[in-house]
Amino acid sequence: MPELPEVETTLRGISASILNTKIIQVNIRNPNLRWPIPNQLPQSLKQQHFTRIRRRAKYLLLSTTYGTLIIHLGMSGSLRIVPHNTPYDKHDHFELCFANNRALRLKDPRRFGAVLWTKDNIGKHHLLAHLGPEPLSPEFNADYLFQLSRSRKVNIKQFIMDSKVVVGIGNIYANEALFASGINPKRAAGRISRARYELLCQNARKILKEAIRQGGTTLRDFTGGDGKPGYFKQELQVYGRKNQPCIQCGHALKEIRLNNRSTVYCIHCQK
DNA sequence: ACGAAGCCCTGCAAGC
DNA sequence: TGCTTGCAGGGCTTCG
Repeated sequence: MPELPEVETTLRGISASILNTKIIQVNIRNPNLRWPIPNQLPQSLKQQHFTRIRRRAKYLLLSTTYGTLIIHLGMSGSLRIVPHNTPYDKHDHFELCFANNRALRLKDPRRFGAVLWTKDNIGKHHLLAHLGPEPLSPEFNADYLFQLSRSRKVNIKQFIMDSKVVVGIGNIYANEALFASGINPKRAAGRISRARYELLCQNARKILKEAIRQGGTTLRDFTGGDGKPGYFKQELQVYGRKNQPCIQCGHALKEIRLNNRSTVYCIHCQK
């Protein structure tokens, strides 16, 4: 389940193999992702090459001279670099073959992911136009969160998982950042002090950076573009640790459902 | 404007 | 053993 560190790890894993290398074949094996893969994609990409590959939120943006390929991994998606003619897995839905005998493959069992194409300025694309700041950018800071949250009644966990507030903080890292900051996930966003937002910003940044450094969190079968697993899972303090002792105080961690998302926290340490 | 709920989908695990 | 059920959850979309 890719969150920002997993997407960043994927970006780093695939870039060197495909940047500035000619695309010689585009294979759409199953176009039925979240939105259909555009059927004119092969003619848009064939004989072209990616001049720039970057990430915005959890979207991977692969640009040619003429437009940008937008890839989202959804819940279960992964990208891998494989040699040409590697046998397909059941859920390999999309493939770009390059002149260097490498192929970029999208595997996505649940098909929540997306592969789209745009010729427009990427910042104006409807999926990206209204996104909040990147959590690792200076725009994501205590003043920003404090101002934005005034009079908001929504709970803090949902608030920081809202991509209009800040991008890239999914369920796992929301749980972790709130634990590290001693904030109860149920607390209304509008009733948190500036000082506590400062703590939350610092912790969110620290946790995301560390997860990126370790290659993301491997749950089930996530692997980076090089096929190596992430190692962050062993660092998780609350997520997936229901009923286990709190690392701070030893109290059994509690699991609740908040906005239909699994939420694990310590009632003793998080107020 | 805000907040809550619905929906897309398959694999896996728990329960009967 | 084999079935059913529930959960995983990103994020757009719809409804109140």
